[in-house]
Amino acid sequence: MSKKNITTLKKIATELGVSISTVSRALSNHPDISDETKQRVNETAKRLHYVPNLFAKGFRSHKTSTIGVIVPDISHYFTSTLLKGIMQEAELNGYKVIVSESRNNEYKQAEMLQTMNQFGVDGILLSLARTTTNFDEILNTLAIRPLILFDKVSTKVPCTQVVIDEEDAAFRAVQHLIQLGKKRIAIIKETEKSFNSEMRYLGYLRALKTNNIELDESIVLSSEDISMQQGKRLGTVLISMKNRPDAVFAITDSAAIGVIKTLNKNKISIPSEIAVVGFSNNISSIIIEPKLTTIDQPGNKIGEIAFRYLLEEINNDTQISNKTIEIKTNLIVRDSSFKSD
Amino acid sequence: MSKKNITTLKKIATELGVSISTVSRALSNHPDISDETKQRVNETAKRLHYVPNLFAKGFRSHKTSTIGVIVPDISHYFTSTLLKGIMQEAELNGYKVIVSESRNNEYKQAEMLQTMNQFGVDGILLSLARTTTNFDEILNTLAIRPLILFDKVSTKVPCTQVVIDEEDAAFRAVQHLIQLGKKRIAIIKETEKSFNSEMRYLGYLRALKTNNIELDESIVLSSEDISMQQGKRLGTVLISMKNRPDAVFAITDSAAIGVIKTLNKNKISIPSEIAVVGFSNNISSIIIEPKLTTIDQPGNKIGEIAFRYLLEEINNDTQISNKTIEIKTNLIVRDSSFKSD
DNA sequence: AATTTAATTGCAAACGTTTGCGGGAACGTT
DNA sequence: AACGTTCCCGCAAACGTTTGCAATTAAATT
Repeated sequence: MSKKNITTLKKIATELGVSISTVSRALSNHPDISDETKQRVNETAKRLHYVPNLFAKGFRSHKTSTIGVIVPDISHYFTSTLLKGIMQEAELNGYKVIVSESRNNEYKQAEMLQTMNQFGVDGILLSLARTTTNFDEILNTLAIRPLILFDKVSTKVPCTQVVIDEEDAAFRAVQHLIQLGKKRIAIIKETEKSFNSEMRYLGYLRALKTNNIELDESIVLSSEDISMQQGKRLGTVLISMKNRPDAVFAITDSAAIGVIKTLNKNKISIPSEIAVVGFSNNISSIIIEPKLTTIDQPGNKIGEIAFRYLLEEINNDTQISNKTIEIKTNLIVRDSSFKSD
Repeated sequence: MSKKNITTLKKIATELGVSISTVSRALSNHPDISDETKQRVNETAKRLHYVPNLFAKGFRSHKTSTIGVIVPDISHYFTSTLLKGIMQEAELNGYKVIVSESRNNEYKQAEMLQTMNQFGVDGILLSLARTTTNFDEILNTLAIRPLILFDKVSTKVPCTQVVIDEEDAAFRAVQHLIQLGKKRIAIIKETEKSFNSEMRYLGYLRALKTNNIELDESIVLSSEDISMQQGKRLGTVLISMKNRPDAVFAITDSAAIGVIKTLNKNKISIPSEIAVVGFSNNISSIIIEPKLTTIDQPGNKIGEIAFRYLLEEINNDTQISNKTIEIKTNLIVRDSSFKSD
């Protein structure tokens, strides 16, 4: 049904008895073409519902005005804010966005990179799969076209990276607990040494050090996935200690919420007995009671900035830089760390 | 840095001293080509990191192997499950996906449709912006290429539509409350007559009728946006009534959670005094205490099925159908409607 | 040895667009 | 009248790929 009645330059040209090039130039408002001709061309183009074939266009110009984005998991709220930022900024600059999900699988991730290369995107925004150990395909891509890492990054890839200032964020979260008078602050982090987890741990350590609090390894807890389930479990571990902590910094809102759930169940008062701080500012953090103190990561902003840097690299065909841009976060203090009523 | 060293068929051809067509055929495993040549071609192609230029390809074949998806808001959890389903199924079939967000703005939506048309996607999956009143661009697109509506749909567009069986879902939710012995069931719906809201309301009405319960308009509440804020507000409205309802069916999890929050604050026991049921099975529904009974919408499945139908329409260049496919939902019973301990 | 057949490969056109270059008409300048 | 400008416009090549058809070679048949 569809393919027959597609309007091309040629069709307009024959219709008007002029050449294809004239039509092309008229439509792009080339000074060589008389106003009258432009008028006529634009008119028939509109009448015939002409839409330029971007394929033919991109085919010639080697520009697709499209960027590719690969994220580990599209269904995390934070991820969707990242995408929002990227898409918004992309649209503002006349770029289309192709989104893919690696599902935290590095093979899938490599495959997606290939596809995007084939597709001829002008640049790629990549947030790494958690398990990435083989960087070959990424480095290959980097040699071919602009690529920027964001959110989940790695020092193994020499390119521009846009991240939140994890260390600083964690530092401030813990600092906040200390200023509240807390002295024995547990942390829940990832077993595996992911970039984000390690940075947040470093922030935790620095806060302790700054305040001359000695590190107690027995309240440094880890788990494979830092989910609500694990938060619940580690919560019970914590309250069954002879020497209970008086605060918990969980590297994830989900885990923090899990902790709160066990504390609630065991009638341990939050924050007076144990205060809790999370990380991400999920929607859930205002659902749980008491509402969760947490770090707000400005996903939109990260996405926005990542796109801007990518655009710059696309336009200036310079050599690749490898600076790291750190976006500052906000500590949002709520009831889980501050007596509200 | 990038554009110079791109491998084309020609490069491989000259390298091997054969013609371009031979290389092309060899790579696509055409029977005309001898095994030895195929071998050599494949080898050099690999060595030179050949990636086919999909633009040249799509340019000739008029097929881009790409579909466009437009959703109102990418950051809703349910939306991301829809996208997940679509992307998964698309990948399985060798399709790329372009995602866009209309931000519930019908002009933006029309613009996105145009862009996708220009881009030459093979088909479009559209979830309508809430405010859509002008269907011109949609109908135009429909005349040009396969388009399927999903989730947020409208009868004004004569095409295949994939939705959840809203009416049935609502019916079962309310039926469940009635079976629990509830007799005076309030509903919180949208002021504006959106498709989804109306269908759910119809389900509510049918459940009442089936059980010979008379409709009491005074406990049919509406609000512009059915957010947690509004849920809280309408919750206070409900409990300040002389003749309080003994259950609330909220058309949205957020609103339901808002209601629970006010009930909790006012020490009204859930579910014994007032039971609450939501709709969507958000993550938040297991964060709130008591955990929320709600309707689980299988987003993945909807996405999957929508893509399949689209693919069918892409392949069979038949005339457009306009059947509606309704996906069944699951009622998930939790503590907000059932005494657990 | 001559002819047919089969197996490989190359030629060239086509897809829709952009763009450097050249050409004709109209006008003004010597 | 001859020349130079300026203003419009068309020709044709190019982008990388696929594909119908023709061409070449080798093998098989007579």
